[in-house]
Amino acid sequence: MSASHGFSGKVVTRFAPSPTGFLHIGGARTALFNWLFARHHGGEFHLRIEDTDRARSTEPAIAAILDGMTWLKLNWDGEVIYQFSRAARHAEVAHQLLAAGHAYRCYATPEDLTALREAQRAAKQPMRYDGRWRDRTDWPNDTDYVIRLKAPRDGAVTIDDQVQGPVTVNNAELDDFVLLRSDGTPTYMLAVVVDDHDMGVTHVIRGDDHLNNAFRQLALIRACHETMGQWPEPIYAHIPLIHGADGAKLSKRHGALGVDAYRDEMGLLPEAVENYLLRLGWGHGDAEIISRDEAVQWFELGGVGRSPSRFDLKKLENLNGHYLRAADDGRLVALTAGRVAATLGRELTDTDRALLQRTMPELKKRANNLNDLAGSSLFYLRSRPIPMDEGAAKLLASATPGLLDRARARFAAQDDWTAAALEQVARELAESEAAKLGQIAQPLRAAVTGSAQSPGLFEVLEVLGRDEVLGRIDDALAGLTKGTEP
RNA sequence: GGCCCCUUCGUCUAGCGGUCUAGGACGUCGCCCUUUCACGGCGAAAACACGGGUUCGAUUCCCGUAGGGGUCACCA
Repeated sequence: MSASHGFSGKVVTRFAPSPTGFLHIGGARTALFNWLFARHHGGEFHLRIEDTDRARSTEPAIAAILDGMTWLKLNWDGEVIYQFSRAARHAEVAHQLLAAGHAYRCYATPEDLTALREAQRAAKQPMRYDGRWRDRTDWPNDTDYVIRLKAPRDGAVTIDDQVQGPVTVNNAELDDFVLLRSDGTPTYMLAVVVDDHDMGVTHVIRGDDHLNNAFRQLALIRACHETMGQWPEPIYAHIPLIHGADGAKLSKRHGALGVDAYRDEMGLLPEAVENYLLRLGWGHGDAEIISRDEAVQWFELGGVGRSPSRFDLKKLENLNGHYLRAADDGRLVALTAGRVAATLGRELTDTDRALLQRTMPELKKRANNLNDLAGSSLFYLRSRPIPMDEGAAKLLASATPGLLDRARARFAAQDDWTAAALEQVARELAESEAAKLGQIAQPLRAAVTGSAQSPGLFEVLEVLGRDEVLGRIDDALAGLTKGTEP
C-alpha cells in the first residue's frame, strides 16, 4: 500500500518548530523549502509552534523563531498556531480512537518499561514496547494509564517520499506508541497528526530525521480514517540534514547557531542566507545567484538532493559579498550605522551618515559582511590622530625619507581639491622624484587611512578634505598616532 | 545492535543509458587590470567510493561491500 501519489488541489504546507531552542540554520532551511513550495503552487504556508513539551518550551525561543522567520521574510498565512492550545482536541481524538478499538489503555509503569528495555537489550532484541496491555481489559481502577495506538502488526507500509523515493518499512518494526500521556496531554505523534489534519496540510516537508516517524504517523492517520472517516494522508518530503564542515552532525561550533547570530554577529544579509540555504541541497542547472522570484518560480521537490550536505561558511560569505555589492547604499548605511557608532563610542551625526552614504559604493566592494564593512569605514569618521595598524606603520617606516614632506608641500599648495587633480599632483611629484606612483601613494595612504589597504587613495583624499589630509600627514610625520589597532 | 536512508572535484551541485576526454559555483593556485586591498576578467589543478552484474554501451539501472548519516522515550 502506498501513501499518496498525484495531487490536485490547493497546496498547504507548514513549518512546525518546537520552541526548545533558537531557530537554527537547518530549521530555517526547512521553513524556506515549505515556504517556497507553497508559494510556487499558490498555496498556503502556516507556522505552528509545537509547544506541547511544557517543561522545555520557552518564550524567548518562540520570540527567536518569529524573529528569524520575519528577518528571512518567510511570511506565514493566518495566525501562528500554538499546539498546546489544541490539547483538548488531541485528547478528544485519542479517546475516539480508544472507543473505536484502535487504541487501548496501557497501565505499564515507567519501571516496567525500563525493565522491559533492559531485558531486550540483554537479549539483543530490538527495544520496543511489547504490547502487553494490548488485549487486556482487567484495568486497575485507581491507576493512571496512557493511551497507545493499536498499530497493525503484519504487512508493510510504503511511503512514496517526494525526495527520498519509495521507502518501505515492515509494520513489525513499529510498536504501539503512546498517543496520550498519563496526565492527559498529547504526545508529539498524536498532536502532529491531528493538527496537520485539522489545518488541511497537504504536504509535509521536514527534516530527514522524521522519516521514521512518518510510518508511525501514517498508522495513526489510517486508524483515524477508519474511526472518523475522511482523514487524508499527506504527501511526504523528507529533506536531508545539514552537517558541519567536518561531516559530523551540525553543532554549535560549525553553524548550528540561531539565525540571529548570522544577522548580528556575522553581519549577513537575509537574501544571502536565503540564497545559500536554497542551494544547499537543491539545484537548478547552473544557477547560483537566484532571486526570490526565480526561486518561487523554479522550486520543486524533485530538485532536492537525497544526501546530507555540509555547511560551508566560505561560500555563504562569498554570496553575502555578492548581495552586499548589489544592496542599496542607504540600506547599508542603516545596517552598519549601529556597528560604526559602537566602535566610535558616539552617535553618528547627519554628516557622518552622509559620508557613509557617499563612500559606500567603494567600501562595499571590499567587504563580505557588515562587520568588515563597518570596520572599513571607520577611518573616514575618526578624529585625529587616527590609529595606525601594523601594515601602515611599516609602510611609513620604509618610505623614502622626505618624500612624504614634499608630497605634503605640494598638496598644501593645491587649490583644486578633486580626486583627478590630486592624482595629477601626485603623478607630477613622482615624475620629478623619478619615483613610482606607489612610492608616494602607499605612505600617503598609510598616513591618511592608518591602513595599508583602502579605497582609491585620491577619492579618499577628496572626501577627507584638505585640512584633514594635511593634518593627518602632519600627525604621521610627527609619529603621532593612537598606537596600533587590530 | 535492529530498522531506514545516503555516496560525482576539498565543499555545494549539474548530469535523469550514448551529447562525459563529466559542466557550473565556492575555496585553492597563476595571469591580467592597478597607487594598495578589493571588484572585475582570463586560466589551471581537482570528482563519478569499491566489486559484481544488466546492456551494443554505464556517472546514469540492479545486487553486494565499504564508508557516512538518521532513528529506535509518557522529547519533539
